[in-house]
Amino acid sequence: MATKNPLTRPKALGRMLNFAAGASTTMCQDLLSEHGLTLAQWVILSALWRQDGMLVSEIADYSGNNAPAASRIVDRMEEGGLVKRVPSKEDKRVVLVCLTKQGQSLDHLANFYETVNQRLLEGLSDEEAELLFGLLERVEANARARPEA
Amino acid sequence: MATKNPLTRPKALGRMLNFAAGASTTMCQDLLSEHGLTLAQWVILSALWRQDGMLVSEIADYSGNNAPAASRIVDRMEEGGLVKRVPSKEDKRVVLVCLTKQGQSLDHLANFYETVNQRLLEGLSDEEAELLFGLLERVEANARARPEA
DNA sequence: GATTTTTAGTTGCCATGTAAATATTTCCGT
DNA sequence: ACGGAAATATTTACATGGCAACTAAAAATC
Repeated sequence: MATKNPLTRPKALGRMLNFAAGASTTMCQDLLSEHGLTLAQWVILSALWRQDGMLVSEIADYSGNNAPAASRIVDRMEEGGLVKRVPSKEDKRVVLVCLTKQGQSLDHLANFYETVNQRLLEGLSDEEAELLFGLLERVEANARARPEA
Repeated sequence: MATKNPLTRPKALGRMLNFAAGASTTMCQDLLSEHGLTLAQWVILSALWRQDGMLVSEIADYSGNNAPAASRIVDRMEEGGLVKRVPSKEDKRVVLVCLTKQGQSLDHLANFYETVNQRLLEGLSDEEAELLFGLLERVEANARARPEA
């Protein structure tokens, strides 16, 4: 079967955002898999490299996940020997997620996002890049706004 | 424990794309859940409302999923009575995904993406919106470009 | 015409995202 | 100090997304 002419796509911003984000994520996964990391793990490590010992809830906020998702990613990182959970003495509800030696040893990947930015923004002027960041922030704020109706 | 001052986030485009796309998706899911649809299901329905009887591979391309993911979404839509699989007579490998009466009956949601666009683009001028679409296309193309190295 | 290659679709496995329920601990109003 | 409310983390259940492997069927090659 040859290709029927495929359906043209409506100009849906949500779709375009998801396609761009998905392509960006795939690119990151490809680059990080050489180091045995997933993107979700790198994001958490990138936070810990700057501030070791974070709450799961802080990790969730930082990484944009909800707490259960963050907890399970930490599970796998713990299994992989990247981090360890340290129960807090002051607040017994709290668990501090801390880097292991192995997790620390990967901190040369801390500027990985700059590599990604360069690739994604190739061919865009600095002004266009700034504009894009600003527009994305406004769109995200619109998406999170509760309908007043 | 009060809030330590949270980590400032680097200006990572990939992160920003994922946050914006995630917020947009969540908004869509909220709106669609009233109709018993998920966003992935709506995307497929929106294609079928325009061209009933599509291959799973065509649906995968249109929706931006890989074939296995598309197949399983169709599974759930079939369980939910939205579509049915019709084996092709000409090519016995092929399955045509067709709307049921129930799937057809939801076609008043065909312009749902326009509602979403309006919300996401609130406060943006037409020029800014056009600019955003163009920039996103260029970023996505960059993300999909194979490194020549 | 038989064998190999390609194509379409599905299934299995694993990681992730969301929601709801739970346990534990702390906070706060009284 | 006491009791209810809030915070923290986890577990479970389910839907989704990506990749690899698999089956069946068609196409291509010899």
